[in-house]
Parts: sequence; structure tokens; C-alpha cells
Amino acid sequence: MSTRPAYLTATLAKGLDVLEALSEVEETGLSELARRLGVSGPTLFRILATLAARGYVQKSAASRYRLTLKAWEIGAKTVRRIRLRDVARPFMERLAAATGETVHLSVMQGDGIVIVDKIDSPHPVRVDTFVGQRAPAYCSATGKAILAFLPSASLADILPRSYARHTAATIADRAAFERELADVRRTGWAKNREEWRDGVCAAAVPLFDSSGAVAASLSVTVPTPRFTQSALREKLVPALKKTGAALTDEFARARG
Amino acid sequence: MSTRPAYLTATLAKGLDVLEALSEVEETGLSELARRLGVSGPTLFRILATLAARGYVQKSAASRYRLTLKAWEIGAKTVRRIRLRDVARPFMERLAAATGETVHLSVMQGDGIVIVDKIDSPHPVRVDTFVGQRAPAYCSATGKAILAFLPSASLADILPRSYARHTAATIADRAAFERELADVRRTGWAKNREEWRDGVCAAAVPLFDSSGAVAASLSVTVPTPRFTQSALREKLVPALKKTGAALTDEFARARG
DNA sequence: TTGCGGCATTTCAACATTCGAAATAGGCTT
DNA sequence: AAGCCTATTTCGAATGTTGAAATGCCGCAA
Repeated sequence: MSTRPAYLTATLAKGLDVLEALSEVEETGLSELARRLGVSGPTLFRILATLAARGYVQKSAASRYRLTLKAWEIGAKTVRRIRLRDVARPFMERLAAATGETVHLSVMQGDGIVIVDKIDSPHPVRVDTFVGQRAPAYCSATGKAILAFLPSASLADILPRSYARHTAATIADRAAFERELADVRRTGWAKNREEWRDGVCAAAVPLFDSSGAVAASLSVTVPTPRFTQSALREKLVPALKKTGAALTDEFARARG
Repeated sequence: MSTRPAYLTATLAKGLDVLEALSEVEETGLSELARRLGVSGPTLFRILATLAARGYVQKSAASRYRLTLKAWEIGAKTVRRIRLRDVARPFMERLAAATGETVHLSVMQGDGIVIVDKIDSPHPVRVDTFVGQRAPAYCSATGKAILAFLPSASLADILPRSYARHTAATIADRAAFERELADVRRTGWAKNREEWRDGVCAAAVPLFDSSGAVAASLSVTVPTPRFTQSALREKLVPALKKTGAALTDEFARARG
């Protein structure tokens, strides 16, 4: 291609493509993957050989390829640097006990949020989520709780130019979203009523660091049938606000 | 260099070097990192630009670089495929309650083990570990529990050619290690008495899948003062064996 | 057993990409 | 204002990457 910026290394990008593609499947063969990525056999062969030599990929005797946990190990060292995680654990447990619902701790990453810790609801009907999962910020309670309290300078970079529709309830334009954020600022908590995935609702509060900047978000994720006005009013929102405030206090204290 | 195998892509390898180097530090500048890795400024600049464009690295206004959670997200999708993890959770909780010690679920990866889930001991004196942490297989209880039950074909690839000494107690030669594995096979559980880190002991049992192959290991990690003969005999080993057997049963059942 | 078809691997010469020296730009300190 | 350090851009040289084609390997069908 002629318009590719000259300051990017194409070979590395291709390697990352492979890593990402492999993360989507359990296992794959060389030519299948080559077809999917649109690279030639020999090229992919070399990339896979390199990734395997470095321990990112495992090659079976039958030349089937799968990811190892190497990327995860690297990431684990990164997550561990999020101090809030350790501080938050007991508060999350308290919130889980008080609500009986799945509790998430999430941070902003790029234009989405990533779940960095969770406690599962004991309820047999619960939402399937996992630590490490990403969601678009603009259609998750967690994302809104954070976005609403970001300085407008940072916000500008993050606000989606296109509000892709994921469900019937997805907020699909800028004006409506601005109104939503204003609501969050006014009430102190954010909600998501099936805006990303059908059947999945959530409520979230922001968490602040000692400088007063929003650092993360604490949320409860609930199947629609249990996400009633009365549950919110009497249980979820009070518990969230109380735990969120206590955690923000503790976090500010923990680092002086 | 002249002796580099021609079927590896050097540029990708360099990018992985950068990823790995960044995982070791909170944050770094370009030239500092270039010095450490022995690459030229412009080269590193391009690599970092590529990694940033792909979302693996974040570049601050002051041109400081740090990893994002992207690698972790990719890894999370990989870990999620380890079915045993979900099945094991309640058993781990039971074991944690029965022993009051930190419980780990670990799998083999390359020549080491990686902790894929854990429950912290409530005890104020406890060992600092984290999910995603790696340890050499030959000097961890977990590793020995798995190695002891691996088919000898796989074992040959994994057994270290050099038994690097980490502490005074590290098993440092092949013969002694073979004896150790024989012991594990005979007794059904493995121990580690400060062989990797001073002050850290552990006991572990293997977990098997429905085909009877060793799939993972369940362990308790304990500070040396609490790792007494009587604690082992009366509490740790019985609880481990009981939970391990029950979990292996359940796991076999879960997949037919 | 042979032959066919699909996949993986290796070879190799053409070529695009990456390389680093050097020049430029931007900060911060003295 | 001068000096120093780091980040970024430029650009020609050369190195690394590329894919077509050849080869090897395996399983399957005849």
C-alpha cells in the first residue's frame, strides 16, 4: 500500500494480527489462519515459528496452533500495578453480600472499559462475564460512570464518533448521550438497561483517587428481570453509593 | 548475526522484546528503553508507535510509555478456555476454608507453572503471589505434582537441563529430582520447602482429566513457620487429598 | 500398493521494509 | 542564551521479508 505511514513496522503489526486472531479460536491450522488473515503461507509460517520460539504460541505435533498463557502473564504484571484492585476486594465482597448480584471493578482502556476484578452472584440466573472482558464505554453503566467524571479534555478523545447500535436500547446519538452523562453527574450513579447486550442491565458508581480524578468504577450487573425500580431504589443504588464512597475514602487514605 | 535461523522474523521478535521489557516496569522513556534493549532510537520509536497504534502501549504527552491491558485481554480469552477453572472454584473455596491458607490452581506452561486462580489466606502473615505468576516447575510443589504424573515422553522435553539454584534448598541435580518425583508418585502429593523463595513452602496434589491425564495442580502455599509436620499431617495434606480427589471426580463428570 | 489432494515446510531471488546516522525539533537547566 | 538530553523525522543503504514454486508429508480412495 502507498498510504501506510512509514513510521509503523508492518511485520510487527502482522504478528499482532496473528496473536489477536488466535485469541478468538481454540486452535487452528496454518492455512486456515492464513486464509483468514490474508497472508501467504510462508509468511504466516515464519510468524508462528517466531511466536512459538518466544513462547506465545504452542505448536502441536500435528501442526495445530494455539495461544499459550504468555500474553496473559505479561498482562498480569500490568494489572498488578492497579493498586485499587487490592484495596477494592473487601469492599466488593461487602457489596456482593449486600446485593446478591455480580460485582465488577472496571477501568477505562482506550474507548472501552475492561473488567479487572469480579465477584460472581450466587444466584443461579446470572450474567456471563469474565475478568479481562471489554465493553464499549458508551453503552455500559461502568463506562458512563467513568466518562461522566472525566475532564472534558480527555473526554473528547474517547467519545465515540459513531454510536454503533448493539441492541434496541443502545443510545445512538451524541445529544442523548450528553444528556445521559449529565444525569449521571447529577445522581452520582449510572445505569445500563440492555444497551449493550439483551437481558443484561447494570448500575455503577465512579471511584476516585486521592487527587479527585476518576480512577475506576464499581458496578453490579443484573439480569433484566431482577433490575426493577424497587430493587434499584431499595437495594442496589444505596449499596453501590455507600460502598463506592467508602472505597473512594479508603483508596485516598491508602496512598496519602 | 549470521547464525540466526532464517525462518524467524526479527522485527516481530524485537516487538515482543519491547512488550516484555515494558511489562517489567511501570513506565519508561524511549532512550532508556532503547539502551536497555540495545536497539537504536528510531527503531524503537517505530516499534512503540506500532504497539501504540494497536493499543498495546500507551504514550503519554511527555512521551513516556507504559503497557495497556490489551495483552491481558487477549490472555483472558485464552485462560477462559481452561474449563477446569470454573469447576475448581468451589473446591478451592472449600480447601481455603478447611486450611486457612492461600490456595492456588496452576497449570503447566512450557517449563514452568502458571497460577491461573487463587484464594488468599485470611491470615495476616501470608505469601505474596498473584494470578498470572510463573514459577519454575522443578522447584515448586505445584510443578512437581504435575511433572510426577506426566507421561515420560512429555517429561523429557520439560525437565530442566540445568537445575538453577534459587535458594539453599533448591534441588540441584537430576538424580535427586528423579527421587523426588518418585516420592510424589508414591505418596500422591508434592511439597516445596523454600526451594524457590526463602520463607515460602507449599504442598500440592495433581488434578486429572477424564482421560486420566494430569491437567493441573491444586496447592496450598504457606509461610515456613506454619509449614510444620503436624500441620501437614493433620490438616494440609488430608484436606488437599480429599479436595483434589473430589475435584478430579467432578471434573471427569463435567465433561463426560 | 499407488496416486491424488491437501497441508506444512523449505528454498531462493526480487524487492519492499527496516535500518541507523545525521539532522531537526523540543524541553529543561544553568 | 548556551548547553544538554531526549524525542522525532529524514533518507539512502542494506537487510530482512516476501511469495512462487519446489519439496516433503500424511491420509484417503481406488
